[in-house]
Amino acid sequence: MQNMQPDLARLVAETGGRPRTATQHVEAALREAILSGQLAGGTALRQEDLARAFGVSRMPVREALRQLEAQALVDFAPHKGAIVAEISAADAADTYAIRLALEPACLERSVPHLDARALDTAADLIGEMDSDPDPGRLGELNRRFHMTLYSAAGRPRLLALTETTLAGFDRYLRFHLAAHGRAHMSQDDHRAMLEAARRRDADAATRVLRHHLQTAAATLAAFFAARG
Amino acid sequence: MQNMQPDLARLVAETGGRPRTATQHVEAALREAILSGQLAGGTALRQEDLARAFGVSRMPVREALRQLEAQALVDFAPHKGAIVAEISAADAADTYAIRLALEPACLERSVPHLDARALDTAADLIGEMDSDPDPGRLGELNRRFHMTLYSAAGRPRLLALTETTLAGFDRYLRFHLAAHGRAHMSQDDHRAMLEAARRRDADAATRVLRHHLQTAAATLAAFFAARG
DNA sequence: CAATTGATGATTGGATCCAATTATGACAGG
DNA sequence: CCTGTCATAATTGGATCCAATCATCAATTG
Repeated sequence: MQNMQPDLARLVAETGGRPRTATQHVEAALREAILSGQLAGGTALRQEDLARAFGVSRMPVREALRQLEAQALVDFAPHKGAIVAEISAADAADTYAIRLALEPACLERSVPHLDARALDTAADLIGEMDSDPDPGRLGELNRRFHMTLYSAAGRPRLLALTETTLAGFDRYLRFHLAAHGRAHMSQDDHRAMLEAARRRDADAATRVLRHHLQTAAATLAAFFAARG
Repeated sequence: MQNMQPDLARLVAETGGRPRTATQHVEAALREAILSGQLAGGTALRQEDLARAFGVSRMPVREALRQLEAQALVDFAPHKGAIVAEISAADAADTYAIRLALEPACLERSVPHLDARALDTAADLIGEMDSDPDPGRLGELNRRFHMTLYSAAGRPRLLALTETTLAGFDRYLRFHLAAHGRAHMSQDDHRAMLEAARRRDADAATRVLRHHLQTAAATLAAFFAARG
């Protein structure tokens, strides 16, 4: 394995690393379907149906559903089955409270150690968010932008928690954008955070981030209040 | 079910709710074994052995291990199996970083809404921590004390995240106490937090909490540095 | 007629079996 | 003597089957 051909290395990279196990495949597909809204909140997830749809047995489906429950994307009840977690004003507020607790901590620890490569990646992601016409990709780009800014925090578990929270937030971002358009992506905040990070000004960056999250939370809460 | 007898209600409460499923039983038992140190970090968890030990098949064991992986108590590798997550200085710092992010947010939101019952429960728990001779129970009491103070935060997912993080912290608390004795429980901090909560002074309470966590993190880091 | 009970069908939890992957160790070659 | 290779055993991932639980609805009874 020491002299892996470039071709082979690229092939492996393209296939997403290594041949995934059936459970991982089902989990990833279901997560994507839930976050994209293809599976609406409240949908009952019958193990048999999913197994047929994926061409596997019920077992990998069961394990995938358990994993998704741990990510708060499905609600599980013994002997009753799984349903897609509902989105609600209360859950949105909960998600923002978690983000507001975790992300400033990530950013504060990361800013002093960010290298030029990460900063450039973040800048590219801002550009992609401006130019990508697919609103469905904005969630992924937004998540990658934030995680790039946090990537040098050096706290793997803290970052993992933040990433799953951000992933679960995708549904609300789509909601938000569908109602208000991409103007509410707050690209100004993103640019301000990046500039503060370039200046190694962690305090300014976290101030912008807090404001960014609080404003978004308030906007989303008002949206829910208006049309429940 | 509308006119349930008080006797029946008490009986149900005593039996701990409902008969748990095998997966839940195995998960709870393994978690307790890991947190108490009976299963040391790095221990390989063979599904077959565990299944025999619990008198069940490998399947509930598999699901329990997946659940524990989501709680960062075991490390899982496809086709390789599960091992008990190692404790380390880096992981301790990670855990404290998460606590320091989540818990002040919980406390700040909870203090304004705490009722007398919760405050009395918290006071009782401080007393129990002073008098209980079993050091193994201090982790549980400490966790319950903190969660009681956060219980009125009204953010179920934030609280759930905090509780699992606190649970995972039990191993480090035992470590800590074994080395330094119960003097380092920082009961003074606990009392100060409770008093601030009684005064509805959320700022003071969170200040004490932050100091409490930062001091404990520093002490534990020094301990790890001294004897690896 | 409402409410409870009992039977039936649908669905999940658990056990057992088979396949795929990884670890172990013997052995040939340099 | 060390290294790499190949065969074998141990272990996990997945499929299939059975048991337990829950939902649905008709029937009975007050």
